[in-house]
Amino acid sequence: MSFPNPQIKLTVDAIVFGYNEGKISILLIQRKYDPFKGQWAIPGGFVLENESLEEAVARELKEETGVSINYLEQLYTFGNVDRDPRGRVVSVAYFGLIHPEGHTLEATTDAEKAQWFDMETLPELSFDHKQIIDVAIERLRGKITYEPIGFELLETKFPFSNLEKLYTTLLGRPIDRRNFRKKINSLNILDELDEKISQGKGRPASLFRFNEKRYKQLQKEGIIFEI
Amino acid sequence: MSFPNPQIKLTVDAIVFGYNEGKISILLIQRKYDPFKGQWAIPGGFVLENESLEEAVARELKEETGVSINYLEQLYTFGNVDRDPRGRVVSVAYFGLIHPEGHTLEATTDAEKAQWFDMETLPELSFDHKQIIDVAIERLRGKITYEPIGFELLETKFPFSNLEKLYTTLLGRPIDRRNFRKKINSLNILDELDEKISQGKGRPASLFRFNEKRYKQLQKEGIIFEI
DNA sequence: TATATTTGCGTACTTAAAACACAATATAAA
DNA sequence: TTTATATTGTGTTTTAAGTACGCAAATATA
Repeated sequence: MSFPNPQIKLTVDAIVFGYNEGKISILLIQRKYDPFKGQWAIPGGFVLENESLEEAVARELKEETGVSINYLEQLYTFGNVDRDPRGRVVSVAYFGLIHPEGHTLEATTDAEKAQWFDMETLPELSFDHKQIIDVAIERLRGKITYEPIGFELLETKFPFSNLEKLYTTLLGRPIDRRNFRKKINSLNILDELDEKISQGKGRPASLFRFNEKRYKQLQKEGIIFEI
Repeated sequence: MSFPNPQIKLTVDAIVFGYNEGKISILLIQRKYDPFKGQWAIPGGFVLENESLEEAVARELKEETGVSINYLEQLYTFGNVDRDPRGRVVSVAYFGLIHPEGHTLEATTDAEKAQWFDMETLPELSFDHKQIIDVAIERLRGKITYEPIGFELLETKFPFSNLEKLYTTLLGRPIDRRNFRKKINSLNILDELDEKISQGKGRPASLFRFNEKRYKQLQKEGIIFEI
């Protein structure tokens, strides 16, 4: 069989989640050009011939939002025939996590502007991006219980209560503070720092830091993270 | 930005697992044309412009091996720049399960022949297909414990011991027969039939059938399958 | 100085997992 | 036809993990 040349285009898209004070947000861009000009969309774009998918998604994210990201994993590939009015476009979606603070948003190229949106109140979205986001949310909710990805959404130093709040938010249900703490402590993946922080009133809280080396060591020993 | 036309081609590949008497096997084809002419490879091929990814993978699998498949899910998309000597080819890999008996292999089009290979003794493979298979194996091993996909690998009626053997094989460790049976029974997802089967010597075994409706009902109730 | 608020730790209770023993039913060999 | 062997099928006890819950310590505010 010969080497065919169907008119199928390949894009990458990045669903980036952020977390701040009990709210999960998603990074969106406003499209500068047609189709869907002026509408909100997931950042992303066409893959260049000489770059890998991971390089493409990092580049597009940087171009359209100014954000560089630490945690990025492949989510799913969306290939319905009619998902793009311009023709056949298949998109490899990625799923990223950052802490919104410390990242300034700067839109260039295809994006008019970039902005964080509360996960609960998203605007109308271009293409099949709403569906893609639904898949991403499902993945985030599922993964948080068996991989320590929550720390990617927190600042490097955080009080225990912030971690707890993140989990109650993502799981959508209250968790017992004392049992949660016991479980995390039993895994030994947090380093308690000598610093303390006082948020509002009440007793000041110790700051903790996720110990990634320790976690990877546990993984090797076959010990699994589970909440 | 204009609608670009990079020379990126899109393929789909299908890693199909089978199971028979304590052995996991993988369905491979022998390539009829260059590159890698005569070498073994995962069945798959180029996506046509007017078909979805799922349609493409089912079509290619049928063409190259004669097999129609019941269980097929997206695995991962492989997009390294140099994974295909012909140029830039991105492949969306799918992951399928069937019971090898009752499927006659018939190679046509791009495949010289189709054949089952024991998972432990695979031949040298084309492209990055070895890596893709490694990802698929990892997925199969992981998923077997939290989704009842094992039944896709067994015949519709099976004795309990076959299910147990499948799990010991996939998990790579012995499991307690009595506790395993207790766990499966507690989920109520198996129907015991009035038939019995006698395999070799020993007491004849009752045949069971997976009750998918019952499982989906449990899912709705939030009860999770876990081994 | 008293009150409200948040952090931090400990113990009792409940449920699920792991370990283990023996009876029942068939085939094959003595 | 009796005995040995293999496989199926069902218990109970022990151990560990998960859940529920109470109370003291440290701070801000009234």
